[in-house]
Amino acid sequence: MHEDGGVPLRPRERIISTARDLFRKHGIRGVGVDTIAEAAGTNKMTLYRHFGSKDDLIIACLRDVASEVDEIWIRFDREYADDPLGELGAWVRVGAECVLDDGRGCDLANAAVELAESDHPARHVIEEFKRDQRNRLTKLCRRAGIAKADLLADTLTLLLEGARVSRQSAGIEGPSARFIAIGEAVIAAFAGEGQARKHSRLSRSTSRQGEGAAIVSPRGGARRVTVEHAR
Amino acid sequence: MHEDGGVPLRPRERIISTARDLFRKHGIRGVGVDTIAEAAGTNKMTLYRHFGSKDDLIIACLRDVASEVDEIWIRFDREYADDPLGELGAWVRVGAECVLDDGRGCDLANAAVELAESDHPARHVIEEFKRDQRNRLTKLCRRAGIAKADLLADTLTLLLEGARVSRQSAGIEGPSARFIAIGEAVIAAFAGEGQARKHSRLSRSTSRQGEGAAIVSPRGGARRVTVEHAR
DNA sequence: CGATAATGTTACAGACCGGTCACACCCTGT
DNA sequence: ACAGGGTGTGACCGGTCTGTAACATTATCG
Repeated sequence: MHEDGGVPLRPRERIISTARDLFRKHGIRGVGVDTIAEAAGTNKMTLYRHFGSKDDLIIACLRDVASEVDEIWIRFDREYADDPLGELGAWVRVGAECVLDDGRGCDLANAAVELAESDHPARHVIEEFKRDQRNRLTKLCRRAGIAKADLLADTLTLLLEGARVSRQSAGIEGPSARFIAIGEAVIAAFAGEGQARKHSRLSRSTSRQGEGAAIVSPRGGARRVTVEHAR
Repeated sequence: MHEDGGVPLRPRERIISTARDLFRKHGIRGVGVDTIAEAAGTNKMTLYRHFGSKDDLIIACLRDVASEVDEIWIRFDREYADDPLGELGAWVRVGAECVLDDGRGCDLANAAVELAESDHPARHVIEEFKRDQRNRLTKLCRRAGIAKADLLADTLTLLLEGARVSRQSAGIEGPSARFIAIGEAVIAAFAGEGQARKHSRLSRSTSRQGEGAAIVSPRGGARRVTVEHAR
């Protein structure tokens, strides 16, 4: 710790990194500034010289998380520039990694749970982040030629958000374990429905889903499904 | 407050009820026992005579929530005894009500986020509750003749859990607003897939989904959808 | 009524919290 | 060598937290 590739980090970076770690492990309200400063190899005074208050530090941490997620998006948009359906699959897989990871969900969502006060300054960061994620995912779905792009984006968002929170309360063997299979099945269903289907390269998916996907036939290949509408 | 149908509640019940309310509003760590006692019209000493510690009170509150949910299940299982698909639809609608409500998600899930310590005594209650919910929903799906009952149950679980947590971070206009439409579409897709389909009475649904559902045709009636499997 | 249990009141302990002050230190650039 | 900015140290403030002690008061019920 306290350095990044041999280059020793300055107090500010160390504090943010340490705070993110401790907030994640023990919850924002479960760790004090003194503990953070000490764990970061510095002291409370220096912490308060960089961040005027604990709330400021919280906000800085959340922004830090958000910017890391943004970088992933930028990298993905470049790597899958001409394969939006492949990018959608990658989104599911990286989401699944987040679900596993250390089992402590999304830092931003957790912060929203913990900082219940509706006027807490950190809520701006959280809401802006979630709005941004939604827009990005919707645009990706649109680029992938999905007819109901916004509906697929919201479905995937709910599934991932649910997987990450369920992982915390229902354990690693709980419903969140099926996230990949469910996510890929939903994408396939939406991609198959519209008349669009420009690039149907989802087959590039490296998914090892031993688990049969919902609507999708477990034996592979195309298949027809009859659905009755409820009204 | 402090009474239930004219019958004045005893301190113990008042404390639990008040604590549930305040925990929900401000988070478990965001409210102290003194505040709870006073808001319940009693004092800290009486609180500690009924609950040996704050953790004990937390556990009692979570059990109280869990037992209320159980009662809903029991009522539903009776009301929809011969219409499991209808019960599934009702499950979605009551879930949507929970999403709206006050926008503070599931108390049990929130507690899991806030009480990060893996050995916290309340975690037993949370995990048992979530396991129970999963089993109940899976059994209901099976009774409804769904082929992949457990997969539908987990999908719906993730969607609801996601909707409730997303509501807190992305607001009421966020992805959670589509929960009903998505949930009903998923149920329809799963119900349509299997060869079973004993009672296809989902049409009883009172859904006013102005929003077109994913796989389901917006114009109603039966419709065919071709799905390609990804592998 | 009288005994007993449940509840209310006040004060306090001990720990921890976020945040500040004054001052010493050290490193860097000139 | 010097100056100045970033940093470390320890003490401290006022507040809040969980939890307890001792005692007064009120309900309950035979």
